[in-house]
Amino acid sequence: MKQEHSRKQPSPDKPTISDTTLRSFVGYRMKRAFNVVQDDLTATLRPFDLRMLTYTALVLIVDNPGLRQSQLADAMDIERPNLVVIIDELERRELIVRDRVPTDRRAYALRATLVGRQLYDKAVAAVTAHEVELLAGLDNATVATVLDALRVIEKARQRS
Amino acid sequence: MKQEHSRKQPSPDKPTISDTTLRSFVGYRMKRAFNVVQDDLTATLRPFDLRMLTYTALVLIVDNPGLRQSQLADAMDIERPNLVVIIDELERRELIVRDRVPTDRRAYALRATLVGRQLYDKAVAAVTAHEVELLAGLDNATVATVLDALRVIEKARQRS
DNA sequence: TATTGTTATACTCTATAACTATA
DNA sequence: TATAGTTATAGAGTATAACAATA
Repeated sequence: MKQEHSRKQPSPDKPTISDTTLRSFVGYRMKRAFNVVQDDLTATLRPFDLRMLTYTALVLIVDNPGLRQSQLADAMDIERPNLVVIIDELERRELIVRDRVPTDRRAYALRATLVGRQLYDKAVAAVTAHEVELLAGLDNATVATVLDALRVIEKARQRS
Repeated sequence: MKQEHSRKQPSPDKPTISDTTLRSFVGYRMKRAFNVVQDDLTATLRPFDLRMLTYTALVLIVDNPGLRQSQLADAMDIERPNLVVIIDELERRELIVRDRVPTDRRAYALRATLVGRQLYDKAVAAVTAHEVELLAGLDNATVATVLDALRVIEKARQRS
Protein backbone atom coordinates (compact mmCIF):
# COMPACT_ATOMS: atom_id res chain seq x y z
CA MET A 1 0.00 0.00 0.00
CA LYS A 2 2.04 2.95 -1.20
CA GLN A 3 -0.88 5.13 -0.24
CA GLU A 4 0.26 8.56 -1.24
CA HIS A 5 -3.03 9.86 -2.66
CA SER A 6 -1.22 12.18 -5.01
CA ARG A 7 -2.73 15.63 -5.06
CA LYS A 8 -4.20 16.29 -8.46
CA GLN A 9 -4.50 19.95 -9.26
CA PRO A 10 -8.08 20.77 -10.27
CA SER A 11 -8.50 20.47 -14.03
CA PRO A 12 -10.51 23.57 -14.93
CA ASP A 13 -11.88 22.20 -18.20
CA LYS A 14 -13.64 19.07 -16.92
CA PRO A 15 -16.96 19.34 -15.04
CA THR A 16 -16.59 18.74 -11.32
CA ILE A 17 -18.08 15.56 -9.89
CA SER A 18 -20.66 16.00 -7.15
CA ASP A 19 -20.26 13.94 -3.99
CA THR A 20 -23.11 15.65 -2.14
CA THR A 21 -24.81 12.41 -1.16
CA LEU A 22 -21.62 10.91 0.22
CA ARG A 23 -20.66 14.15 1.97
CA SER A 24 -23.74 13.76 4.16
CA PHE A 25 -22.17 10.68 5.73
CA VAL A 26 -19.82 11.08 8.63
CA GLY A 27 -18.07 7.86 7.59
CA TYR A 28 -17.19 9.31 4.20
CA ARG A 29 -15.83 12.49 5.73
CA MET A 30 -13.85 10.47 8.24
CA LYS A 31 -12.32 8.34 5.54
CA ARG A 32 -11.26 11.34 3.48
CA ALA A 33 -9.85 13.17 6.46
CA PHE A 34 -8.13 10.04 7.74
CA ASN A 35 -6.49 9.50 4.35
CA VAL A 36 -4.85 12.90 4.73
CA VAL A 37 -3.76 12.18 8.29
CA GLN A 38 -2.40 8.78 7.33
CA ASP A 39 -0.49 10.11 4.33
CA ASP A 40 1.03 12.75 6.57
CA LEU A 41 1.92 10.14 9.16
CA THR A 42 3.49 7.90 6.53
CA ALA A 43 5.62 10.76 5.27
CA THR A 44 6.55 11.78 8.81
CA LEU A 45 7.66 8.27 9.76
CA ARG A 46 9.56 7.54 6.54
CA PRO A 47 12.85 9.15 7.70
CA PHE A 48 12.76 6.81 10.70
CA ASP A 49 12.06 3.80 8.51
CA LEU A 50 8.83 3.19 10.40
CA ARG A 51 5.33 2.51 9.15
CA MET A 52 2.13 3.13 11.07
CA LEU A 53 2.09 -0.44 12.37
CA THR A 54 5.76 -0.66 13.36
CA TYR A 55 5.47 2.76 14.97
CA THR A 56 2.37 1.78 16.92
CA ALA A 57 3.98 -1.44 18.09
CA LEU A 58 7.17 0.33 19.16
CA VAL A 59 5.26 2.95 21.13
CA LEU A 60 3.18 0.34 22.93
CA ILE A 61 6.24 -1.75 23.79
CA VAL A 62 8.15 1.24 25.16
CA ASP A 63 5.12 2.29 27.20
CA ASN A 64 4.40 -1.25 28.41
CA PRO A 65 7.70 -3.03 28.94
CA GLY A 66 7.38 -6.78 29.28
CA LEU A 67 4.04 -7.17 27.54
CA ARG A 68 3.30 -10.36 25.57
CA GLN A 69 2.76 -10.55 21.85
CA SER A 70 -0.83 -11.61 22.32
CA GLN A 71 -1.47 -8.60 24.53
CA LEU A 72 0.09 -6.34 21.95
CA ALA A 73 -1.99 -7.86 19.17
CA ASP A 74 -5.09 -7.27 21.28
CA ALA A 75 -4.10 -3.67 21.93
CA MET A 76 -3.44 -3.06 18.24
CA ASP A 77 -6.63 -4.83 17.24
CA ILE A 78 -4.86 -7.13 14.81
CA GLU A 79 -4.58 -10.91 14.69
CA ARG A 80 -1.57 -12.59 16.31
CA PRO A 81 -0.18 -13.97 13.06
CA ASN A 82 0.01 -10.48 11.59
CA LEU A 83 1.97 -9.19 14.54
CA VAL A 84 4.77 -11.72 14.07
CA VAL A 85 6.33 -10.02 11.04
CA ILE A 86 6.08 -6.63 12.73
CA ILE A 87 7.89 -7.89 15.82
CA ASP A 88 10.40 -9.71 13.60
CA GLU A 89 11.24 -6.44 11.90
CA LEU A 90 11.61 -4.45 15.11
CA GLU A 91 13.77 -7.21 16.59
CA ARG A 92 15.95 -7.50 13.47
CA ARG A 93 16.59 -3.77 13.68
CA GLU A 94 17.47 -4.25 17.37
CA LEU A 95 14.82 -1.80 18.49
CA ILE A 96 13.23 -4.39 20.77
CA VAL A 97 14.07 -7.79 22.24
CA ARG A 98 11.99 -10.91 22.79
CA ASP A 99 12.70 -12.17 26.33
CA ARG A 100 11.44 -15.58 27.33
CA VAL A 101 9.05 -15.39 30.27
CA PRO A 102 10.45 -17.69 33.00
CA THR A 103 7.05 -18.50 34.46
CA ASP A 104 5.51 -19.30 31.07
CA ARG A 105 7.98 -20.57 28.55
CA ARG A 106 5.49 -20.31 25.69
CA ALA A 107 5.40 -16.53 25.90
CA TYR A 108 7.72 -13.68 25.07
CA ALA A 109 8.08 -10.49 27.10
CA LEU A 110 8.72 -7.62 24.71
CA ARG A 111 11.07 -4.83 25.73
CA ALA A 112 12.57 -1.90 23.86
CA THR A 113 16.33 -1.52 23.63
CA LEU A 114 18.09 1.78 24.22
CA VAL A 115 18.17 2.34 20.47
CA GLY A 116 14.46 1.58 20.35
CA ARG A 117 13.71 4.10 23.07
CA GLN A 118 15.80 6.71 21.30
CA LEU A 119 13.94 6.11 18.04
CA TYR A 120 10.68 6.27 19.97
CA ASP A 121 11.63 9.69 21.35
CA LYS A 122 12.46 11.08 17.94
CA ALA A 123 9.48 9.55 16.15
CA VAL A 124 6.95 10.61 18.78
CA ALA A 125 8.34 14.15 18.69
CA ALA A 126 8.11 14.27 14.89
CA VAL A 127 4.56 12.91 14.82
CA THR A 128 3.55 15.38 17.52
CA ALA A 129 4.97 18.27 15.53
CA HIS A 130 3.24 17.17 12.36
CA GLU A 131 -0.09 16.79 14.12
CA VAL A 132 0.21 20.30 15.48
CA GLU A 133 0.70 21.53 11.93
CA LEU A 134 -2.14 19.42 10.60
CA LEU A 135 -4.51 20.77 13.24
CA ALA A 136 -3.30 24.35 12.94
CA GLY A 137 -6.67 25.43 11.54
CA LEU A 138 -8.56 24.23 14.61
CA ASP A 139 -8.71 25.78 18.07
CA ASN A 140 -8.18 23.69 21.20
CA ALA A 141 -11.84 23.52 22.13
CA THR A 142 -12.73 22.14 18.71
CA VAL A 143 -10.01 19.50 18.92
CA ALA A 144 -11.26 18.52 22.37
CA THR A 145 -14.80 18.18 21.03
CA VAL A 146 -13.58 16.04 18.15
CA LEU A 147 -11.55 13.76 20.42
CA ASP A 148 -14.56 13.31 22.64
CA ALA A 149 -16.83 12.55 19.71
CA LEU A 150 -14.34 10.02 18.33
CA ARG A 151 -14.33 8.25 21.67
CA VAL A 152 -18.11 8.06 21.66
CA ILE A 153 -18.07 6.63 18.14
CA GLU A 154 -15.34 4.14 19.03
CA LYS A 155 -17.34 2.92 22.00
CA ALA A 156 -20.58 2.83 20.03
CA ARG A 157 -19.78 -0.61 18.62
CA GLN A 158 -20.44 -2.24 21.96
CA ARG A 159 -24.01 -0.96 21.94
CA SER A 160 -24.80 -2.48 18.55
CA MET B 1 -9.58 -7.51 4.08
CA LYS B 2 -12.20 -9.29 6.16
CA GLN B 3 -11.79 -6.50 8.66
CA GLU B 4 -14.25 -7.40 11.34
CA HIS B 5 -12.16 -6.36 14.37
CA SER B 6 -13.86 -8.91 16.59
CA ARG B 7 -14.76 -7.52 19.99
CA LYS B 8 -12.74 -9.24 22.63
CA GLN B 9 -14.33 -9.18 26.03
CA PRO B 10 -11.90 -7.71 28.57
CA SER B 11 -9.91 -10.49 30.23
CA PRO B 12 -10.02 -9.53 33.89
CA ASP B 13 -6.92 -11.51 34.88
CA LYS B 14 -4.36 -9.90 32.52
CA PRO B 15 -3.02 -6.41 33.19
CA THR B 16 -4.42 -3.80 30.83
CA ILE B 17 -2.08 -2.29 28.24
CA SER B 18 -1.67 1.47 28.37
CA ASP B 19 -2.03 3.39 25.12
CA THR B 20 -1.79 6.81 26.75
CA THR B 21 0.91 8.07 24.40
CA LEU B 22 -0.99 7.03 21.29
CA ARG B 23 -4.28 8.35 22.67
CA SER B 24 -2.79 11.83 22.59
CA PHE B 25 -2.70 11.66 18.79
CA VAL B 26 -5.77 12.61 16.82
CA GLY B 27 -4.67 10.23 14.06
CA TYR B 28 -4.77 7.26 16.43
CA ARG B 29 -8.23 8.19 17.69
CA MET B 30 -9.44 8.69 14.15
CA LYS B 31 -8.16 5.30 13.09
CA ARG B 32 -9.83 3.53 15.99
CA ALA B 33 -13.09 5.35 15.49
CA PHE B 34 -13.00 4.85 11.75
CA ASN B 35 -12.45 1.11 12.21
CA VAL B 36 -15.75 1.00 14.06
CA VAL B 37 -17.52 3.06 11.41
CA GLN B 38 -16.09 0.95 8.62
CA ASP B 39 -17.01 -2.33 10.28
CA ASP B 40 -20.54 -1.03 10.72
CA LEU B 41 -20.64 0.09 7.09
CA THR B 42 -19.35 -3.29 5.91
CA ALA B 43 -22.05 -5.08 7.88
CA THR B 44 -24.72 -2.66 6.68
CA LEU B 45 -23.79 -3.13 3.03
CA ARG B 46 -23.41 -6.90 3.15
CA PRO B 47 -27.12 -7.66 2.55
CA PHE B 48 -26.88 -5.61 -0.65
CA ASP B 49 -23.72 -7.42 -1.72
CA LEU B 50 -21.83 -4.13 -1.76
CA ARG B 51 -18.47 -3.16 -0.28
CA MET B 52 -17.39 0.34 0.61
CA LEU B 53 -15.75 0.81 -2.79
CA THR B 54 -18.57 -0.59 -4.92
CA TYR B 55 -21.06 1.40 -2.84
CA THR B 56 -19.09 4.61 -3.25
CA ALA B 57 -18.77 4.08 -6.99
CA LEU B 58 -22.47 3.33 -7.38
CA VAL B 59 -23.48 6.44 -5.46
CA LEU B 60 -21.19 8.67 -7.50
CA ILE B 61 -22.43 7.20 -10.79
CA VAL B 62 -26.09 7.64 -9.85
CA ASP B 63 -25.41 11.21 -8.74
CA ASN B 64 -23.27 12.04 -11.78
CA PRO B 65 -24.73 10.21 -14.78
CA GLY B 66 -22.40 10.07 -17.74
CA LEU B 67 -19.14 10.59 -15.88
CA ARG B 68 -15.93 8.97 -17.19
CA GLN B 69 -13.96 6.31 -15.41
CA SER B 70 -11.01 8.64 -15.00
CA GLN B 71 -13.25 11.25 -13.38
CA LEU B 72 -14.65 8.64 -11.04
CA ALA B 73 -11.19 7.43 -10.11
CA ASP B 74 -10.23 11.03 -9.36
CA ALA B 75 -13.33 11.54 -7.23
CA MET B 76 -12.68 8.31 -5.32
CA ASP B 77 -9.00 9.12 -4.94
CA ILE B 78 -7.88 5.78 -6.35
CA GLU B 79 -5.79 4.93 -9.41
CA ARG B 80 -7.54 4.17 -12.69
CA PRO B 81 -6.37 0.56 -12.84
CA ASN B 82 -7.98 -0.18 -9.50
CA LEU B 83 -11.31 1.19 -10.63
CA VAL B 84 -11.55 -1.23 -13.54
CA VAL B 85 -12.45 -4.26 -11.43
CA ILE B 86 -14.96 -2.24 -9.44
CA ILE B 87 -16.73 -1.07 -12.60
CA ASP B 88 -16.49 -4.59 -14.02
CA GLU B 89 -18.35 -5.91 -11.01
CA LEU B 90 -21.08 -3.26 -11.09
CA GLU B 91 -21.54 -3.83 -14.82
CA ARG B 92 -21.63 -7.61 -14.50
CA ARG B 93 -24.40 -7.23 -11.93
CA GLU B 94 -26.20 -4.90 -14.36
CA LEU B 95 -26.26 -2.04 -11.87
CA ILE B 96 -24.51 0.27 -14.33
CA VAL B 97 -23.66 0.39 -18.02
CA ARG B 98 -20.58 1.56 -19.90
CA ASP B 99 -21.73 3.74 -22.81
CA ARG B 100 -19.23 4.75 -25.45
CA VAL B 101 -18.84 8.53 -25.65
CA PRO B 102 -19.53 9.53 -29.28
CA THR B 103 -17.27 12.57 -29.17
CA ASP B 104 -14.35 10.66 -27.60
CA ARG B 105 -14.27 7.00 -28.48
CA ARG B 106 -11.55 6.24 -25.94
CA ALA B 107 -13.84 7.03 -23.01
CA TYR B 108 -16.85 5.43 -21.38
CA ALA B 109 -19.81 7.33 -19.94
CA LEU B 110 -21.01 5.53 -16.85
CA ARG B 111 -24.72 5.39 -16.08
CA ALA B 112 -26.78 3.50 -13.52
CA THR B 113 -29.54 1.17 -14.65
CA LEU B 114 -32.98 1.12 -13.06
CA VAL B 115 -31.86 -1.79 -10.91
CA GLY B 116 -28.77 0.16 -9.93
CA ARG B 117 -30.83 3.17 -8.90
CA GLN B 118 -33.14 0.95 -6.87
CA LEU B 119 -30.19 -0.63 -5.08
CA TYR B 120 -28.78 2.85 -4.52
CA ASP B 121 -32.02 3.94 -2.84
CA LYS B 122 -32.08 0.96 -0.52
CA ALA B 123 -28.38 1.06 0.33
CA VAL B 124 -28.30 4.80 0.99
CA ALA B 125 -31.33 4.47 3.25
CA ALA B 126 -29.72 1.63 5.18
CA VAL B 127 -26.42 3.44 5.59
CA THR B 128 -28.23 6.58 6.72
CA ALA B 129 -30.16 4.62 9.34
CA HIS B 130 -27.02 2.96 10.63
CA GLU B 131 -25.17 6.26 10.88
CA VAL B 132 -28.00 7.72 12.92
CA GLU B 133 -27.65 4.81 15.30
CA LEU B 134 -23.88 5.08 15.40
CA LEU B 135 -24.06 8.78 16.22
CA ALA B 136 -26.90 8.41 18.71
CA GLY B 137 -24.62 9.45 21.57
CA LEU B 138 -23.80 12.81 19.96
CA ASP B 139 -26.00 15.89 19.67
CA ASN B 140 -26.39 17.72 16.38
CA ALA B 141 -24.11 20.60 17.31
CA THR B 142 -21.30 18.18 18.12
CA VAL B 143 -21.74 16.32 14.85
CA ALA B 144 -21.65 19.63 12.99
CA THR B 145 -18.44 20.61 14.76
CA VAL B 146 -16.88 17.26 13.92
CA LEU B 147 -17.86 17.51 10.25
CA ASP B 148 -16.39 20.98 10.08
CA ALA B 149 -13.16 19.86 11.73
CA LEU B 150 -12.87 16.90 9.36
CA ARG B 151 -13.19 19.25 6.42
CA VAL B 152 -10.41 21.44 7.79
CA ILE B 153 -8.16 18.40 8.26
CA GLU B 154 -8.98 17.11 4.78
CA LYS B 155 -8.06 20.44 3.25
CA ALA B 156 -4.94 20.78 5.39
CA ARG B 157 -2.91 18.59 3.04
CA GLN B 158 -2.75 21.36 0.45
CA ARG B 159 -0.95 23.64 2.88
CA SER B 160 1.81 21.15 3.59
C1' DT C 1 2.51 13.32 -28.14
C1' DA C 2 -1.05 12.84 -24.71
C1' DT C 3 -5.08 10.55 -22.80
C1' DT C 4 -8.54 6.57 -21.76
C1' DG C 5 -9.07 2.34 -20.36
C1' DT C 6 -6.70 -1.91 -19.64
C1' DT C 7 -3.44 -5.75 -18.18
C1' DA C 8 0.11 -7.42 -15.37
C1' DT C 9 2.35 -7.15 -11.25
C1' DA C 10 3.82 -6.17 -6.52
C1' DC C 11 3.36 -4.57 -1.85
C1' DT C 12 0.78 -3.82 2.49
C1' DC C 13 -2.76 -5.01 5.67
C1' DT C 14 -5.91 -8.29 7.12
C1' DA C 15 -8.08 -12.99 8.33
C1' DT C 16 -8.26 -18.09 8.96
C1' DA C 17 -6.49 -22.78 9.55
C1' DA C 18 -3.20 -25.67 11.24
C1' DC C 19 1.11 -26.58 13.39
C1' DT C 20 4.79 -26.65 17.78
C1' DA C 21 5.84 -26.22 22.29
C1' DT C 22 4.44 -25.49 26.25
C1' DA C 23 0.83 -25.18 30.13
C1' DT D 1 -7.45 -29.53 26.54
C1' DA D 2 -6.09 -24.85 26.11
C1' DT D 3 -2.81 -21.14 25.13
C1' DA D 4 1.43 -18.49 22.88
C1' DG D 5 3.70 -17.98 19.06
C1' DT D 6 4.34 -19.44 14.36
C1' DT D 7 3.74 -20.82 9.39
C1' DA D 8 1.20 -20.96 5.27
C1' DT D 9 -2.18 -19.03 2.64
C1' DA D 10 -5.79 -16.14 0.75
C1' DG D 11 -8.34 -11.95 -0.08
C1' DA D 12 -8.81 -6.92 -0.21
C1' DG D 13 -6.94 -2.30 -1.28
C1' DT D 14 -3.42 0.22 -3.32
C1' DA D 15 0.47 1.72 -6.62
C1' DT D 16 3.40 1.59 -10.89
C1' DA D 17 4.73 0.33 -15.62
C1' DA D 18 3.48 -0.70 -20.07
C1' DC D 19 0.21 -1.53 -23.69
C1' DA D 20 -3.70 -0.64 -27.51
C1' DA D 21 -6.92 2.49 -29.22
C1' DT D 22 -7.96 7.03 -29.92
C1' DA D 23 -7.31 12.04 -29.69
